Amino acid sequence: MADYDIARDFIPALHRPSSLLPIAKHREALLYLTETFPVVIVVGMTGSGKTTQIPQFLESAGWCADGRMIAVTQPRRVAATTVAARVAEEMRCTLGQEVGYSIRFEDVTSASTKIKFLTDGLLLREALVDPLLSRYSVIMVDEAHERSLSSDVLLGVLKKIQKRRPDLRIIVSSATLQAEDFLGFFTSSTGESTGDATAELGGSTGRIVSLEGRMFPVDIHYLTSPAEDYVDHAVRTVFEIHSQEGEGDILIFLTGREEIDSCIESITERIPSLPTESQGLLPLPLYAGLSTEQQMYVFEETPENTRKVIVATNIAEASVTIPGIVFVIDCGFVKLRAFDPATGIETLTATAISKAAATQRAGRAGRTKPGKCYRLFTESAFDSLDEASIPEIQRSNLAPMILQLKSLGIDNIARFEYLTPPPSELIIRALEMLYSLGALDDYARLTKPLGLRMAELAVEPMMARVLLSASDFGCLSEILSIAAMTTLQGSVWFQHEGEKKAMETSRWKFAVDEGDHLTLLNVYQAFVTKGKNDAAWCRSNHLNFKSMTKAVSVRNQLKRYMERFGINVDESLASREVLRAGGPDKAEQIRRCLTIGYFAHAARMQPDGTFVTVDGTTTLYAHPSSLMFNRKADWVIFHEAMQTGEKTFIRDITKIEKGWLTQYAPEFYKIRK
DNA sequence: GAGCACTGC
Repeated sequence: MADYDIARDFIPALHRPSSLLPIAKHREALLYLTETFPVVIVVGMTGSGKTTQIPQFLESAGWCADGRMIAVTQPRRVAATTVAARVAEEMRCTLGQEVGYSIRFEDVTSASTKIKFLTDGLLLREALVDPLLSRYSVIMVDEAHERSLSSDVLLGVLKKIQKRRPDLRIIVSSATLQAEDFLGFFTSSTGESTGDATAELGGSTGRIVSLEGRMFPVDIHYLTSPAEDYVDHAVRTVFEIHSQEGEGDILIFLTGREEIDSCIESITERIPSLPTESQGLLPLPLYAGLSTEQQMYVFEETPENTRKVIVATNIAEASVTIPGIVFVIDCGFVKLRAFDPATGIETLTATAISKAAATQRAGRAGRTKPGKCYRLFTESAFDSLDEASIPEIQRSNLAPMILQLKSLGIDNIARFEYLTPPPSELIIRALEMLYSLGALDDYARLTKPLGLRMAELAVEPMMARVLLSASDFGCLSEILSIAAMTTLQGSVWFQHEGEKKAMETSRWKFAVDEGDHLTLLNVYQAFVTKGKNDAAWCRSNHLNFKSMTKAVSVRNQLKRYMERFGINVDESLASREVLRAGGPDKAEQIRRCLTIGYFAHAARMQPDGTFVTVDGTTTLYAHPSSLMFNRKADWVIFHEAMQTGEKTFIRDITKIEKGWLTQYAPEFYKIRK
């Protein structure tokens, strides 16, 4: 076991211990700045109390006196609900009264609500009905440094709103030192988002406030030479920590499920070699693909005399906080999603993390007492990392964003003020896609009512088009269910420990020849007729009860949208009968209807079972979770394509006829006619 | 025979 020595392989680096000054000291300054300047940038580490305290300061200073509210946006739903509960407790009021929250499917606010926590995506949607967000006196955008697509767009929209609402106060809160970029964004008037903030620091638009965090110091250790196999290295480091360091749990950052499983396996294999008098080791996986039940294990009390080793993806970097972590082992990589505008295919690739992310990960070790972070890379590798990762807006499919901006009346997408502008290829690709879906006209204006309705629907543009065409095909009820099911993204099926075979068998029971979409419909209909509110039924059929319940909520919401558009939803047949009651013609109508939105996602199966795109340039593989993984087909459409490693996988695949492509998308396919 | 980072409306 002494084959590995931390002192030899890692060099400690100096770490500045953080001060313990509470945010209360800054109360007067914060209120003065908010009163005086339209924009205040708050820089504060986790633990500074900014999210819970600032809204209370503002409320007590009278910012809600005129009946307006203070909005605090969060990138994640859990954060919005938990922070709201915490603030309600501190203010000794019932959640939903003076303090409330609003997330999709859950609005816990009332007429007396003064402080409202909500997701940034939801606040953007509020702008659709209230373009100046006039219900709010102050809007605080929390965690803006994460640079999510919706918080970036929100900041751009807020800057625009502020020109017409000088009374509106904007607080941007960020955990890292990107404060000057944010201030520069709000102070520049040219539309150039890279404006020089320092020139404006004494100006009248905004100010930066720095808050101290309540963090314990974390010793950083680097490798002396690069790791050949970081999973193996992580395992060895665990046992070194275990034999040489004091109490405290270990958190390991790896990139994905496969690495996590193999890491846990290696740790488990080595446990018997521990000295008998040694403390025990309990390795636990943590990634989003696990059921909530399985995720909860990491929060449970560790058995007496045992050290927890949590092996996690990036989910533990910001989304999930586990108490008791004293040691962090960081592989230095993360899997990042990106969108290739040339092919329209998404990629998922392991990428080196940024310095900001490395700091955030290390900080996970210093929440309860001084900790240590072992970086599985050298200090010079750290120095060469980017300061921050590429914002989502520069690597995503922008069709949904552009549709949203257009519906907010922002017609000139190129002149919109972005925090960082997206590459023009991404914009062009998105505009082309929206045009061929009929959401935009020849002048790139939003079509009415089609484009406007597509923007309002809370699904991606291709599915929105399908939904809005479904009543013409007489299958709206079925398409509503299919649309809801595709939002679950593979979490439909639930695999119990060692029951892989049994799950496959369950899946076959619901299989429909025409493909995955109809299979999903079959599952949904079985759930609402046989399994509703019946977790045991789901369990015996290897279905994820929580996911299925979500599908029901999504479907209800989509149905309400359709009804608001004046589109009648006939549920007489579909809701109570299984698919075949509608007959084979119904199935064909559904497949035709799917083609009207997904014509750009068409492919043809080749004799070897792989697929090729219509332009013949890309080979696609059916994802193993698809029915088409081992069935014959000719032409198909698919919900999404994702490249991981060497292969590009397609999932949610349905058989179609070639002729439907030219029939429903003549413009898109005119060249190949 | 073989596989999916994380959010959000």
